[in-house]
Amino acid sequence: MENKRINGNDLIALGYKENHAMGVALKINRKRLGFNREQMLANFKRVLEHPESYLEDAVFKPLAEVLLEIDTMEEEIIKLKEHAEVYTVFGEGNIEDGAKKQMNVAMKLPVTVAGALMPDAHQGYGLPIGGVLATKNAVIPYGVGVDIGCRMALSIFDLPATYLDTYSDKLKEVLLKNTRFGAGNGYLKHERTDHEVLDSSLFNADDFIRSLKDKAWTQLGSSGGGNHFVEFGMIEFATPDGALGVEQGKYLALLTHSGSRGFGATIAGHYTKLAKEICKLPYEAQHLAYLDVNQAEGQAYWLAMNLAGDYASACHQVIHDKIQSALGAELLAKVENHHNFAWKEQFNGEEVIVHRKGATPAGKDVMGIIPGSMATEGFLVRGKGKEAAIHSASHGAGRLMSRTQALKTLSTADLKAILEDKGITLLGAGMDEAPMAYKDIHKVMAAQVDLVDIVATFSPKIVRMADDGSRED
DNA sequence: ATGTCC
Repeated sequence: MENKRINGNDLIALGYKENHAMGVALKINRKRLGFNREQMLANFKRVLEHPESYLEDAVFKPLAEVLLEIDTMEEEIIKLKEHAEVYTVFGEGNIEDGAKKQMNVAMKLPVTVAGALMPDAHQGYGLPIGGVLATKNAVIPYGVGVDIGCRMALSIFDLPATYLDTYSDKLKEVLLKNTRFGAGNGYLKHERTDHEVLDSSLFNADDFIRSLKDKAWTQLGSSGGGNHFVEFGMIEFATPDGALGVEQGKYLALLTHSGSRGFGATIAGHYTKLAKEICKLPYEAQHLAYLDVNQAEGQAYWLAMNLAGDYASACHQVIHDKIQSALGAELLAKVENHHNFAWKEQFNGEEVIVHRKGATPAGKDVMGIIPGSMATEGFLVRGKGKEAAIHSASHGAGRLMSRTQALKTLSTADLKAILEDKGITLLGAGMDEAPMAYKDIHKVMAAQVDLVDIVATFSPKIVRMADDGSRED
């Protein structure tokens, strides 16, 4: 009892605040170094009161430094608004509290103009996944997310859906031959594909971006891990779509979901770190650090983000081109949309920066793709331009279970039965992507009838994903 | 999401 381990509450009782210093103190405490509980607490109290006398101390130096740094920074910390701005939640009943709490913090940022939560929202890092945030002259790297420019691309071929049954073996082979998945994976020098995005002058913007070009080339045309996929399926137009020029019917289609690979992830990491150094926010909002788009750092991120977006698009183009020529098929229509990005848009008569982190652009008449899961339908949609949703919709069904929870509780036999029942061939994927780990896409669509109209329904038939989680070794 | 903390 007497020697019970010191925890955060003990430190708070001494006058510590819930910030970085507490973490440093607890880390020192883990070593103990011959002090008993009482002596350690007394030491922590003295360091807090007189950090300047501990700057040369062998044990407490790191804590003293952090405390002094926090003291001098206190006045630089940007104040949040006292009350969160009001925002609309779509599909309220099926959204976890963690996502709403994160959105509430985002709505208190001094740069926030408006926000909305999509019906597939769940907790993320900084801004929740499924969160839409409009700001004034500020871009939040974690409001875009790690996978900058992550998107959907759909090719509708001039081939009947019956092709899926008649030529299933050929399609399977085409998928295996023309895709490569997983973190760190890409193509060898002699396998690389060229694409005009590699000639973009933005790759010469600065040394940081330049240093990423070779790896970007290596990974061009590859797909990521986790929920990324390349799949063949049937797309059904119950009515003809004049705008797309597709007649009523069932067609063979290719649907892909992937992002900007290691290239975008490195950019996201670099600028999140920079934003946190420049923009000091209170503890609960620190991951929402933002950059001024009218200053050098914000402009550099903006250019890098846009290049990552172009690169992600190029990755999909490479995959679709390879597969289309392997099939020798004609293209009837193509639709593409990104769902992790920031845009300059007009909102309520002013220009704002709209962050969509796992949200599909759904401006009036804007086409988008909302996938379900490997075994459930996805939808080709047309936006209705709903103001309260900041011209957005969900980017999928949304997770019902965390990855760890899914891996722990779901059975492979159940997954196998579902796939068999629906006649779906699955190549790769871990149990964390099983359809049972996702919300019911039909409920999610029902929660956004005011945001999008359904144009066509896509049913996956041959699905390729990264093996076991994000690895493919 | 990414070879996961320079």
